[in-house]
Amino acid sequence: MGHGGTVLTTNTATLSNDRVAMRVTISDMADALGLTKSTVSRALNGYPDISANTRLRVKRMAEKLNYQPLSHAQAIKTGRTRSLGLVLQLSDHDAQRPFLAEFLAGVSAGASTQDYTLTVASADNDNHLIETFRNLLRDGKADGFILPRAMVDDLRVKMFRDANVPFVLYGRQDNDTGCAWFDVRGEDAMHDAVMHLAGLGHRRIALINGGLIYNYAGLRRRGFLSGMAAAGLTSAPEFIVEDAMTTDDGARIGAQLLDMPNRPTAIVCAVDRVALGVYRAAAARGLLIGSDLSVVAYDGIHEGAHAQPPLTTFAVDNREAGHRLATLLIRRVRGEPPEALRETVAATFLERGSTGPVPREADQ
Amino acid sequence: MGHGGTVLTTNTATLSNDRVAMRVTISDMADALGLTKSTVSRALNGYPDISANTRLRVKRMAEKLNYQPLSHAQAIKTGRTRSLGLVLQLSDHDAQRPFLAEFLAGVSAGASTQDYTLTVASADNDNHLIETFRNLLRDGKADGFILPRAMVDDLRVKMFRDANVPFVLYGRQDNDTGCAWFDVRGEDAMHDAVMHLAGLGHRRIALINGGLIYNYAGLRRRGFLSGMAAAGLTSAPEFIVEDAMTTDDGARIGAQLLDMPNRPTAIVCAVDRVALGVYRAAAARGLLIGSDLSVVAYDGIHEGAHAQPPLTTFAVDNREAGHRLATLLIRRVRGEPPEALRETVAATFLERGSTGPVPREADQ
DNA sequence: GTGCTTGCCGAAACCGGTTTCGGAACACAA
DNA sequence: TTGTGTTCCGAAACCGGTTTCGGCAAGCAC
Repeated sequence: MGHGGTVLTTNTATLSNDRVAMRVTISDMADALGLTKSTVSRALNGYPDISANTRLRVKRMAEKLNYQPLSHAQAIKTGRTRSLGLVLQLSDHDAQRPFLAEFLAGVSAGASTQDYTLTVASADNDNHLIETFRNLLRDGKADGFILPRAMVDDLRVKMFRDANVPFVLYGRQDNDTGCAWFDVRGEDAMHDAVMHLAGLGHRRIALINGGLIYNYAGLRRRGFLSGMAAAGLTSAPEFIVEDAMTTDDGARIGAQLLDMPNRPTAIVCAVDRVALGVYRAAAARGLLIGSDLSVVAYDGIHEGAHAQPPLTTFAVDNREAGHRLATLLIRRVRGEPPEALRETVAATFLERGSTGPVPREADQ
Repeated sequence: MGHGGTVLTTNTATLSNDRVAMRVTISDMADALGLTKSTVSRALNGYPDISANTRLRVKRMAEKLNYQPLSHAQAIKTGRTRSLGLVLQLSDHDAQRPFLAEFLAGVSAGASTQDYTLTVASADNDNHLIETFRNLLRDGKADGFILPRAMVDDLRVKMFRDANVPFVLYGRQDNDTGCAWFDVRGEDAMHDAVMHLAGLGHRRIALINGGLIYNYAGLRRRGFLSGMAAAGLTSAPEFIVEDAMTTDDGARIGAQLLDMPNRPTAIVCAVDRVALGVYRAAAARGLLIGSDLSVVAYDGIHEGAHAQPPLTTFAVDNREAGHRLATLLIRRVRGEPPEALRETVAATFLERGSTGPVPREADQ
């Protein structure tokens, strides 16, 4: 019998006749080929004791019947579910919020190209985080994890390194043993931001750096400093402020910087939202962004493009990042060594309206 | 043998000794109890042919050993994975972005209380959407789906209703057969918004409604109209503008309304972001929000609280919504009829700075 | 004591895969 | 011809559960 009567629903707009279109199993494959299911299985999994000829026949038939092994059926023997794990940490304030949709879309798209799926969980504190990871692992809900927002002192990395669980970071890590990652080179962006401003004649350039618990902050500070050095400028310590994450932080610190006797003519922000706070501080002081004060930031959030003036920034493609992270993690799960799984890309500079030549009166 | 040598890692901070802490299986349970695994299984699943006594023993032992059946092992027989599906539609512009983190946190939290997990996928167009749903179903990656953003003419509802796949809507549906849902009563919010404004003396009240493809738009319009009626006011047709979703839309339509010869003294926006656009239009015309022009909106986005003046709005708790949706879907998956699974809650009114008494000169 | 339920559990098949093991078929050398 | 490898596949066990089926023992009526 088998699927003699099954109507092809492949290209209709419906989901199925009854609940789920009758799946084709490995036994169906075996029957159709006149082989046993063990042979079919080994053929598909690349065992060497299968002749090239039958391997080809099997693969063709799989194509034809659109056979796809049931991941949780294989999981019961292999332990792997073809599923990637992602745990959202709510303690992240609203930091990752705007990125999330794009990022998730990228991850799930990357996963699905290799027939993996994405399992999402959330945790609101560190204890809950550990428990969540453990449950997902124990129940085989994830073969490995994507760890967004690499931190300087990252509990997750410690755990997974010890437990030998596959993972990949969004961000980097100083102690890099066992770490695979994808990251955008924020340090290069900060460097280039300074060079851009210096090219416009700015000499008094300040940095408002991001959250110090995150690994990126150190990198971006170094990038800023190397840019200053490359431009032949000295950076006053009071012109470097750390640990700003929100628009309110930006407004507060921006005010502080702009009220200095010898205020900066340009401010580099490690985070777009902070730059929008600087906008507020500038507006409150009657300073025109783009002429009285130049601002360059980093992230490429939507609001930046609609600010007045539009924010000059280094944009990050979070969709792409998610996509790369997914494929890296899959390779990691399949056994590639972490050292081979490290990628970084440059951010894209978007020159918009918030930067301009240094104002006359501030010129030297 | 068994687990004699297993170290209890339960309350240490590590994940496990080697990869995954040795799971306790149903056979371990059977051995420990002197029963067969079939008995253990039936005891846990509430079969009537197990004595109350043994059922209790089994459950106690499960508690003691922290036994939790492997979901994908049961899935191979039962077809259910204890996993909820959520497909993000990217065509939704950036509409759902700010909500997403909170929403996901709620869903996954709700799911995990019942030992369910959340599988997230994404699709960028309708064809891809159908294919994504079908793959998830075919491979048993989800037992049912949460459908965010109910639309007036909702393809997903049609498909799942026909295919008899469990689903639950975030939002409602006119043709409600087979539909379970959770929703916030936006219509009541619009009604109350009008009443609030009318109480402040406003008579010329406009509505900028949201995206017409979504089901909520009709509801909110009706709520606005019923509020106007209840306040004894008549609503001029030119004071009702539909289909605004973005801040830019708000700025454009706001300008249009404010340039009318007999402009509205208050504007109700179905969406917070649109209200922020109205802020821009008002600022460009030198109108002070909260005195020259009152604005009430809906959603409770973060930016609204930080706008100048802070936006008066009806806040939606998306985390809670996600949580409720998850539990509703689980009940649906377990067989409860959809009609019994419908919940709505009220939005919370946040009176902030964007509303005030009608200005004198506009008074009648 | 016999017969018939009823309550309760074990035995075994099953789900859809993977993996080990053994042996048939063939080639080749002695 | 026999012996010795290879090559390649089938048979069967297994993974961790669920579910059907059958039967033992106790209870009850007669």
